[in-house]
Amino acid sequence: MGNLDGKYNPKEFEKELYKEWEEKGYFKPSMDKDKESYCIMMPPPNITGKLHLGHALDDTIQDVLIRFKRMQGYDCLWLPGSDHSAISTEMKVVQKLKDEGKSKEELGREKFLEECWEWTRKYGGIIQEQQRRIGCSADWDRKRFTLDEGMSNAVLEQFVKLYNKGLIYKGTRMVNYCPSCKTTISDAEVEYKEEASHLWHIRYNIVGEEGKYVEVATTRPETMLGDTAVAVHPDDERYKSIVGKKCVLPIMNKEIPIIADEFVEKEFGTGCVKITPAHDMNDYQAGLRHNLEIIEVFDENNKMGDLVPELKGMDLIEARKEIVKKLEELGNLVETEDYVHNVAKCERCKSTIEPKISMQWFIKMKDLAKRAADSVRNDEAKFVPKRYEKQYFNWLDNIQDWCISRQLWWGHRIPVYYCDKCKHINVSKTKPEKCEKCGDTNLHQDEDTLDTWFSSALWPFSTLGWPNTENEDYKRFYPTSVLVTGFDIITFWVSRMMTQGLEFTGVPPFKDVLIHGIIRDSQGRKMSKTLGNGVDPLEVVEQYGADSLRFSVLSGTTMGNDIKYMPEKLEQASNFANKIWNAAKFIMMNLPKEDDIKNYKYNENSLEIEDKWIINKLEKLIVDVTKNLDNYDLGIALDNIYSFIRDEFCDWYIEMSKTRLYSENYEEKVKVSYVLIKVFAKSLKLLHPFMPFITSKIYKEISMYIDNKELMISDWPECKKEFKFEEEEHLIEILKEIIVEIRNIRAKMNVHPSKKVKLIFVTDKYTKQIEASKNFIMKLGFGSDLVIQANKSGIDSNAVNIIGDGIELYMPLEGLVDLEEEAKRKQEEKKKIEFEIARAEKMLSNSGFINKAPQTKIDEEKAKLAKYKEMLEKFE
RNA sequence: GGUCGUUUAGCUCAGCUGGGAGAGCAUCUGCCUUACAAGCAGGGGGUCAUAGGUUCGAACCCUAUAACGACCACCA
Repeated sequence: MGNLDGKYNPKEFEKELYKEWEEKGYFKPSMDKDKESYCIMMPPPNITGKLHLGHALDDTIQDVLIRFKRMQGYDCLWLPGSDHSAISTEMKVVQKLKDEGKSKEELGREKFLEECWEWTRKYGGIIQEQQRRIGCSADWDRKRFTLDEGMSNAVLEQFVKLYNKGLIYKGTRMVNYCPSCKTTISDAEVEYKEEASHLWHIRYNIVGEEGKYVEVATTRPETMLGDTAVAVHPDDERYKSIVGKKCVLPIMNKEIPIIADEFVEKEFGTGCVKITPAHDMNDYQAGLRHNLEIIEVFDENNKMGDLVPELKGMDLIEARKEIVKKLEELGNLVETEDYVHNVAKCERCKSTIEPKISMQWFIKMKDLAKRAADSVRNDEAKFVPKRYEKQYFNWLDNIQDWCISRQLWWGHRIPVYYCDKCKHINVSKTKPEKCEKCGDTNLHQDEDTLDTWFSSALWPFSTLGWPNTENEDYKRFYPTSVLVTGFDIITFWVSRMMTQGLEFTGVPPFKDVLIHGIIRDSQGRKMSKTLGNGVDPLEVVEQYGADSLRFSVLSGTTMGNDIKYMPEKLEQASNFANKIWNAAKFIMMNLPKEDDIKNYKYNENSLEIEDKWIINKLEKLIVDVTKNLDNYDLGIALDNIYSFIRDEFCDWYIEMSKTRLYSENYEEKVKVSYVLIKVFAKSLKLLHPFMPFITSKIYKEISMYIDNKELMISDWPECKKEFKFEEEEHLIEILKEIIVEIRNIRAKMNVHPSKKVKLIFVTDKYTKQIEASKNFIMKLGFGSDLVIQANKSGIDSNAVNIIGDGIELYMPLEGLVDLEEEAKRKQEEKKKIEFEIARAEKMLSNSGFINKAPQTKIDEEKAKLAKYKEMLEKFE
């Protein structure tokens, strides 16, 4: 037994085992042509991140799938990597420079990028080390980074192709601008926060009608300088008469039209809204509809522009105060109402987002999105659980063009070169020598970089060498098998991979999309830095071991649902691991000579009923676990194995095996050891994807009896279609109950376990099963005498008598079914169903019935027929 | 406002296409039994959110309601 001495202590072997796996190259695909391929692309974590529980969950799920498929004989690739995460990395580096008293502008673009690379080299690899600690069997040699050469090439290729196809365009749009990050951000990066503010009611006098005015309500009086209209709802009776007239914009003293537009809500505020197309999304849209002038109030630094000279250069807050003051002086301020509203905030830096009009690069999404949605509608790719498809469709069906330019430096620079002379836009992967239009050699590149998700969208194939589609990896592993990720990025990652994958490779980049929930703390809150409720997976590994961590995030969970993090689960997991450890120790301790087991000729006829029972249970377990893994029901699969090993194998089978193991009969000892080893080995195989370390460690000690292989690369147990020992299984289940009953009676009557029990089965049936049970019960030391007695009237079938130094028990055998009778009963039931089917079919083929009966009746009959047919199928 | 989800034991949650109400933890009782006290054996504990409906039969299907949560849109 050697290596299994002492207590279960994962620290002693986890790191070592991992190193061994990696060195032996077990994580790498064999590229064996005879094997079917299976591939998962690891969602690339941000280089700025540390491994948190969410990653641990995501990675564990993937690792379970990869290990399972690898054992099943697939040629598996799990490709890891990391994402350059433009905004968050740039922010970190800017912060670092700030701490050193420098700024990115001072440094200049090139130096700044060097700093970023330096940062990446320093911190970018940490997370991979952490993934190794939790056992991820990814092929680290194929690791990719979204900014590395190959991936950058893919990004440029993608941009140029999309541009040439007319799918990328430059345009003026209203975008979210973060004044602090100084870049455009996507809608997905905006979060809304409630803020207390005011609603200012302002009077705009109507031109030519002395004393008449409209009253608008606004939360942003400082933008009024850029108003180009006032809008009311077309059906609003109050204002019908003034639509088409003009009013005077206070302070600016400018006449602006009063227009009618359906987007105005009659009930809100005064029902009149000022239109400032330059500084509000809705107003911008309304402005387009009504051909309004766009007047920007702020300059490029987000200070007041020169519309009103004395306000120039003020920031928003100051300007707001000044304008409110002015309005008050002019008598145009009607009311200041307290008001709480949602304000758009930057997800990263929390500063208030300013909607801004600017020139940006966009991708036309409508057609791409339709294709991506159709692909899922046609089942070319499917979501698990299916309900997330709705979220996906909802996004794609209401898609807006995708703004891909960012005013950042860290990222893929847009491959657009403007001609200084003729302003022509040259789009090319490398800088052209001269303008393709006028031939001038003075070209300058667009300053902006691409949205991080632009490169992430290519992840499933750029990692495999695309655009070179002739390389082995791409040919073998694309499209990938499954994408595992959280529901929070279905919209901006999954949907974009689908659109780009379909556009560039013609197929969906993965067959299945497995969506899991997020891990919350024990109070159900999201884990976050600000709350300080995060759990460091590495600390957990340090304390409980990686296997326990993996167990704790998967056991009792369902795909797509959130998981509450319960530290108690770690106790459960490590207790379970300890149990397995001790079971292994016990088995090894009592083993007969090695060769005797190896040479044992397996003969199922010579097995005892309890052997047959555990074998039957095991065969069923194999089928269940395999099926559940195939359906991505990882939590259920794990719990299947857990209860088999703990409740059936350890608590019952090992206990039952003891009398034979300790007996003088050597042949019996070999036989039971053989079964112990075989059953144990197979359950370790089933458990391996979930708890790779302890299972491998133990398997090393017993593999000589099985296949002489390392567990990681051994074969998944074969799924049997038929179970041979159903009868024995059923019998043992009943005997287990009887034994429990005997224990209870003994305890109740205070009879010491060493005292003998005379057991009398009271039954009016005498079947061969009872004969078999006799040996079994005797073996467990419960009955010194076992008597089978017909159920004569007058005998209390539950009687308990004290006799001599022991007790005499009469046990009813109610659970024991006569198999012949059972079969007969089943036959009759089947006949009944068949009769019902025949009846329904006759009804439905009767033209009289079909023509005269109401449709509901007919449908009812049809439903019944279907139901019975289904029952019949189930029956068989 | 739109979409979706959740509601099952004291706690955290399973329960796959309708037929037995379950697990872990907690609690109580009895055990240091030669693999394991990180253990063993047993017990208690549930109107499956509520109200209707479909069905021979509902935690599961349908309708409505309530509470909580998520996402999307919007909030002048």
